[in-house]
Amino acid sequence: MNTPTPPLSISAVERETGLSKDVLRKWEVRYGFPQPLRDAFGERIYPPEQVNRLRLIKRLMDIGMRPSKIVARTEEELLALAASRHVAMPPAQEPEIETNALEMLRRHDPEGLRHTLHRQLLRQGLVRFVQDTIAPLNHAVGEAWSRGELEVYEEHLYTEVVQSVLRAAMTGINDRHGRPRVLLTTLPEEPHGLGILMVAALLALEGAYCLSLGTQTPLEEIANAVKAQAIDIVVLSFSIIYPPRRIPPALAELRQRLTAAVEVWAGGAGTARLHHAPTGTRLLPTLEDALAALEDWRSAHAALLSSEFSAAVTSQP
Amino acid sequence: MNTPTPPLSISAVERETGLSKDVLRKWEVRYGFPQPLRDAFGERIYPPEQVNRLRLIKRLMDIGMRPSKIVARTEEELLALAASRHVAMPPAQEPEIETNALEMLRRHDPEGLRHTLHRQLLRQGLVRFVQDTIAPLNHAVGEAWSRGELEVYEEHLYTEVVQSVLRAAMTGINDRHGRPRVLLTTLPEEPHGLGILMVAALLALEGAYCLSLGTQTPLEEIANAVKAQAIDIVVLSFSIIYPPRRIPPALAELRQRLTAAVEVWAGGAGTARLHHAPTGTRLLPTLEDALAALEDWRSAHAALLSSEFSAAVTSQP
DNA sequence: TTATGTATTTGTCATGGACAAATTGGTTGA
DNA sequence: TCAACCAATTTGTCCATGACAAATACATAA
Repeated sequence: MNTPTPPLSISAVERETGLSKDVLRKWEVRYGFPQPLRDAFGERIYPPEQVNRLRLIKRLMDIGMRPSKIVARTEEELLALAASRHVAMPPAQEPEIETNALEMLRRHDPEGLRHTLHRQLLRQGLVRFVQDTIAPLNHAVGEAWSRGELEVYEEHLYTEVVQSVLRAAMTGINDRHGRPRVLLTTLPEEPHGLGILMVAALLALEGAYCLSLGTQTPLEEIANAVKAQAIDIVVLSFSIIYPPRRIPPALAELRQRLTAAVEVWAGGAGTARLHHAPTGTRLLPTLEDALAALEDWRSAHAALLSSEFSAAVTSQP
Repeated sequence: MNTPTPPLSISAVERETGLSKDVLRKWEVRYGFPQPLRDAFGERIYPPEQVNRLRLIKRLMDIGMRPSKIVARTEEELLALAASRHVAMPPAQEPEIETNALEMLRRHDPEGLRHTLHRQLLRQGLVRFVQDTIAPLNHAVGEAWSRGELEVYEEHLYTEVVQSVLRAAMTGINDRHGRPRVLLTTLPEEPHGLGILMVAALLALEGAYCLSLGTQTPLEEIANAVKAQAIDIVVLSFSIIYPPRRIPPALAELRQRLTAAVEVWAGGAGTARLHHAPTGTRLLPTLEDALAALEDWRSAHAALLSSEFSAAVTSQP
């Protein structure tokens, strides 16, 4: 059916696996893998099997394994490792909706998934839907993906469906005069935008004004937007694929670029492994934390808000 | 107000400007710019002014200028160049909605923009809205951005608003039994997803089944999805920022990975500058081309579709 | 057990050279 | 005048190797 997959150049492999060229070359020397062939001009070309194995390695590294322990392993060993990570949940405990959704994804039935989710949304209401359905489902999808049970495109599909359901649900509930004014986005290396959508849904429902910039906004532009939009809180989302070591410096840098009055929150699975947030920033490993943080902000600013309000009222003729 | 922006490392500059480390180092040698300072370890650190100038240069390169002509220029010269690109349209000719929308963006009024667009959508209907409002508006926004009149984040904001309006309009019109079955996405280096959304709206309205994988799907995964979803047509979108030289090889590679029965279409502003499509692929520089291509596909497959239909009918007991 | 210090691992950066692919500009012929 | 061709130049990407800070693992003392 398909033409056999052709070998890839080093930059193609960087794109497909997310491993930088430097890393690919270093591993070759240090661990003896990958071992790309060379083309007529001496440049590395990676056969598809090696690219697959690299993908697998990347997945395992994303869940905390170290290169020295896995890069030199055979594909079988890697698969075994990936499988052993999965602690099966008793089927009775795994919510039915979750099993159903994964099943639909595997059966390539995006429309069915959309309908199921939409029905669930109507049943539960937006808050519980986000917290009790989408969040665990995200986790389950991420887990399944890291075990190699889902293709990348199936994950894309999942994202699209959830996004369309959530966006549809959110239309109209965002109050442009709501406070606080929250800016949500991700940094340039983070393409996953589901997290910000979920948080936006929760916060908007609580009366905050949520402004999403989508994904991959440069720091400087975030700072510009904060200034122009009179933002109170910036929420960044980091998925599991974001290099954890880069999160604190990135947060610190953003922190430094903003006035002290603007809060910086970081959420998403990528922040769960972090111990300390840089000073002046706040970690929100779970969605509950986001709501709690909103509470805190409100009580801290209660006096200010009401004085602002009375000022606005008294200034009216 | 803000802490003065700190100098950036080479990888931070790569992230912020989209210029690779290799390119940054080579320009330093070849053109004498940038001229980063060095930190205590001898590593390059780029002052914010140089990063800004690099952004400006990148913009000019995206519209076709060559490094040797611009990299060594002063910021003033660059700004003059950028300004001179703008051939002012007689205000009378520029549709009011366009001026309004740009104005709202500059005034940082996303909600106003959303309302205006939504009203316009109801007035025009989806097809004309996409073709006559969103498409020229996209162009105007892109132009304004390339002249430096819009910030990156303002463009993000624009994208978010248009996306939410289009997605809302599309709910329910996608028929899962429609033909052809169209897969829409972008390649890994292309983050702009508006194009596929616009095409999806048009095609779905014409009765095609549109499956969007969102942005940045690896080639291999596109091939997987095509197989699993019994796709008839793959539509890729390339914005102006995608390196034009990489489009033909990418299309050719995708073409090679799919069976001949699956068509490959490429649309978006990035394809306008291309002369020839690789054999077996089709270029759709404008939205009209997409509709025309759909017509062509339908007439080419008319016989097949009806025989398929009758087969399905007769196979029913 | 918890701290603390040392060793190792690992990603990123630097340098400088090579070259293919793309672009430019000039020349020739219809 | 235009198109097609060729040579010179430009430009991005790749290679090899070495260096080193930061992160992590490990062992030892409190």
